[in-house]
Amino acid sequence: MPELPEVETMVREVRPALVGRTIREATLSHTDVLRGVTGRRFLTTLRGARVEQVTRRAKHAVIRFGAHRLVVQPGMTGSLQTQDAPLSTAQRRYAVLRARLDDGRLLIYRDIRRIGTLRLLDERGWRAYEARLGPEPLDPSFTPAELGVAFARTRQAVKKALMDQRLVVGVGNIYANEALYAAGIDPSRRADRLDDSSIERLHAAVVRILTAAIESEGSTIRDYQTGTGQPGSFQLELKVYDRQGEPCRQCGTPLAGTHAIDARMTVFCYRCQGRRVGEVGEVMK
DNA sequence: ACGAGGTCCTGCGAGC
DNA sequence: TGCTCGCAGGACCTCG
Repeated sequence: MPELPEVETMVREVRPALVGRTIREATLSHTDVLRGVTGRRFLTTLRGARVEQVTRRAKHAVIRFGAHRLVVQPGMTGSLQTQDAPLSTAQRRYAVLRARLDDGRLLIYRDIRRIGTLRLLDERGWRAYEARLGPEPLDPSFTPAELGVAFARTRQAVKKALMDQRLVVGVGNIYANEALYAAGIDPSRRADRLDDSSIERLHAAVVRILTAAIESEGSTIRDYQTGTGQPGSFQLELKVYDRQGEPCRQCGTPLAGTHAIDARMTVFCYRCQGRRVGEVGEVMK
């Protein structure tokens, strides 16, 4: 599931193939991924557009051309890729957006479950959209103090707060689990009640893990592919995600799994993360 | 204002 | 073996 490292990876990989290129032709297999724009207007705007910039903001890939930005939010199974060769039948099946470039290459947005979204925003729309997003965790200006201020705004469990894109962007379920484990923090603790030392550890863990995951081109659990269609490799370094019931790599205690926080799978170690039994809902093995 | 829970969408694995 | 069912979940929405 593309979080910050996965989106950063695909953006870095498609950028060289896209910048300076003009889109000659574009087609959509489904329009249910579009938000705030009709298929007709979306395709009309893309045709003839010259790509000026390809960047990442939060978990979005942002392709800028002239007055517009194509904002790609890959959701669970989306990825942005460029292709030299014609698409195989299997590739074609999930290629939601196909855009032919002026050098003959193909830009595709591939998405199996289509939880992902495509937006076409003008300058004003983009400013409004971006205003709702929190700070970038890998920006040098992102400090433990800033994280603390963000956390003070919510009474939610720290895991949910960490995934709240208004407080800090880019962290989804995988890296929230990993960062909390690395920092030794109980995921169910209220974000606004963490002490300074915990916030510092969590801040450091988020930065370190996201950076390492980018170096490994992201985590491929099931569907994620990089901008060249390859899997990432950070899944090999995950300590807790998808490991419920398996031994903690630090102390050997079987890792616990629960859906008690925000109905999403939380995996943690009772011993290393100091969880108080029964504080939040039922815990599964 | 905040939090809980439903919704989208498809593939896959568990269970019968 | 073949089917059904529930789960995976990021962001957004409605309801209480």
